[in-house]
Amino acid sequence: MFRFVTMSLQIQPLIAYFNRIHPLNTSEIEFVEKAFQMRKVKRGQFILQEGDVCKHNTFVVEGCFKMYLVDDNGKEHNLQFAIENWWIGDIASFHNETPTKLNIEALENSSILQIKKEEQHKLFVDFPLFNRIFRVLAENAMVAMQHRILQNIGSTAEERYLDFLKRYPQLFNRISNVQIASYLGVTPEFLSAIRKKIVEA
Amino acid sequence: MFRFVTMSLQIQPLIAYFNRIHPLNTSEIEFVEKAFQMRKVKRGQFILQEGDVCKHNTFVVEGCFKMYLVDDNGKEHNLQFAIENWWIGDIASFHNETPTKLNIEALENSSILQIKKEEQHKLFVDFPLFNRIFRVLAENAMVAMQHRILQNIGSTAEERYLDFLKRYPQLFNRISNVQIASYLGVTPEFLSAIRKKIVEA
DNA sequence: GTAGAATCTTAAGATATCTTAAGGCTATTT
DNA sequence: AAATAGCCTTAAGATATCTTAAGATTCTAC
Repeated sequence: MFRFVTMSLQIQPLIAYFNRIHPLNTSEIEFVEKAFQMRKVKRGQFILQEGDVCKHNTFVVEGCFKMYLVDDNGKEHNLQFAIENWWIGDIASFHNETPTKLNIEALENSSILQIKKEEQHKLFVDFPLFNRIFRVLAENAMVAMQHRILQNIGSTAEERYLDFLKRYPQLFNRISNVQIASYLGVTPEFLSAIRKKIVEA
Repeated sequence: MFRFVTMSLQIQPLIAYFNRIHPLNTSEIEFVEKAFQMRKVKRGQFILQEGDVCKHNTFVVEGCFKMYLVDDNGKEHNLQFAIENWWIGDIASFHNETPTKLNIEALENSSILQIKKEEQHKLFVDFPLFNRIFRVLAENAMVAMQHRILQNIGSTAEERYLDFLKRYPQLFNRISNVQIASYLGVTPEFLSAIRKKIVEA
């Protein structure tokens, strides 16, 4: 009983998250509790580094991460942030078991739940509902990415920044402007100029 | 028998496509044949226009489409192209039954296979395998979009153009430079300058 | 609580990209 | 075969964004 309670507490945010998409039955909950591992990560630590194969799909229980590419000039480009109730991982590396070009670093001390490829595969085979849940997640992610692509090809940096503030109010007072600039695809200096212009307007 | 053969011919590219991801059994094939409608579309015609609700998920059997947004200044921004064996549709509008902001227009005379939301829902409920197949498709699309986002935030227009040529050799001699420029997020004039520079180098 | 590191800002000059306008070149269409 | 429309290119001037460098501020580690 004690054991059940402690596991339940750690895994609870993830169960709640799944339930919001589609209610789980007892055996599904049980498997999720077994398949996901809780892990604590300190600010500055990496859970994925360029050259690694991405072994886990990661759900953020608490904290904040950035996933980024380092280009040939050594510059970082943020592909994604993740805070509470977001997923993070290099999908391509995870599925094809190929070395990743991405890095995932904790921006705060964080707690995560991770599942390995084999366990996730079991999840899909033994509990078909999760195919549906993860399809929905993938589709939601696609919609968000389509929006970002349209912003990138059709909007100025200022418009992109304002859109970011509107879409992610939980993020902009939690993440440094250097990181936001990298996400938007501008230099920190130029973002600073944009912010000045907005304040003065 | 005659009826079987004609349906089979029309639907065959889609069955082959699904089989490449995961082999279908007889009842799955039968349902796909019933659920998808073949349709011919002439160059210049729209299968989705801003303000519509996206009623179909569309598989391209033959031909070429662009999906684009018209911004406040009346300028078009190409979010996606689709040729043979690609899917196209506004996922958000399709799922939430909300009016789309996107347009999908045939760039060539085309043949498509379309499925309605209710039928696709049946597909997922009655034939769980399709949850898996569409999850894989969604994940592949996500990887492609992630690549494009990284290109957009971290590369020059010239690098993006060269990458486009490498990634989509089937497209660049089939689609006008005006359309490619819109996809890359540059003006046709600037793409022309880029092309000149590449040729001269 | 101080030193070092990271962040944010400012500004000047450089580069990338856009706007506008014009002209020549294909393709359809009539 | 002419006509229209769409496509591609060129070029000049305008604007957006980057680079570099420096100084001021805030955070973090010892």
